[in-house]
Amino acid sequence: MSRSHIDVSALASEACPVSEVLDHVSGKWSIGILVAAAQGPVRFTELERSIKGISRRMLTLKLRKLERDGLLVRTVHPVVPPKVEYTLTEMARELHESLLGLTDWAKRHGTTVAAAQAAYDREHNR
Amino acid sequence: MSRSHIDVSALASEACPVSEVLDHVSGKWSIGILVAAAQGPVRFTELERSIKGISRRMLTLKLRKLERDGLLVRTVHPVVPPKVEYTLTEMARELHESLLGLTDWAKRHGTTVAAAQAAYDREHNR
DNA sequence: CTGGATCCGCAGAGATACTG
DNA sequence: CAGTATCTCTGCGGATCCAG
Repeated sequence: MSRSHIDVSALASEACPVSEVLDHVSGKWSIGILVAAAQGPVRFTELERSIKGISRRMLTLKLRKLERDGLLVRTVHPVVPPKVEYTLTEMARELHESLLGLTDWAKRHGTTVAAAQAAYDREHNR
Repeated sequence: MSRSHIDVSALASEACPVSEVLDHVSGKWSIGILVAAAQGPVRFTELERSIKGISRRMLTLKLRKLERDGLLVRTVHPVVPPKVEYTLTEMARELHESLLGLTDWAKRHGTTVAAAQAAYDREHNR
């Protein structure tokens, strides 16, 4: 079949889980949380401080979402003051590996992208 | 130095291009477009049909964005009716490779994630 | 065929204050 | 320390109409 018959339907629809991965990974913060938690068990406040700019609300929401997706394990230590640690599951660690491919790409082409944007703007705006 | 001093600041802030990659890749449609265009030059209408559910507006916006980022090349053929083709740049093709890692992960763990969500919901809502 | 322009609703995300 | 509860604002994204 010729390349006119590209079938992305399986990608964009429910059939293919690709879009859903991005749903987990997408959003401003999920990736940051994943990467931060990849180093080992992390406490709530550590995350809050590490990920500059995130609000408590967003951190909580994203944490819950990742936990629900089975990417994060939430461990509550029954002590005072409260101590909660978040750890990546094995599955999430694999995801983190794949993510590394993206971060690597970003490092290699970050400046090129910026340049492309500048060029585009120069050509279209003024 | 203990792992208390995780520094994701360089990731969440402007310094690290990781967040920005996700900015390009994130959003409901960018990935789909990238994957669809990876097979070769694609026309606007082909994309519109391939990516089920996308609106014309969104397709245009995302296309512009990807073009601006230097990931897509837009070629206008001066004929009637108009014919425009979109092609991935070399840079984008590399990105597409990395994306494959993600899609692979998704295929391997898609069901597991779904199960985790179901379990989580059972335990919390019911 | 390939868009641009406009209107509008909704979810994501920030700020702030309160609690076990 | 680790959240929860509101309240609000912004921007994404859909629908529709217009145009080269």
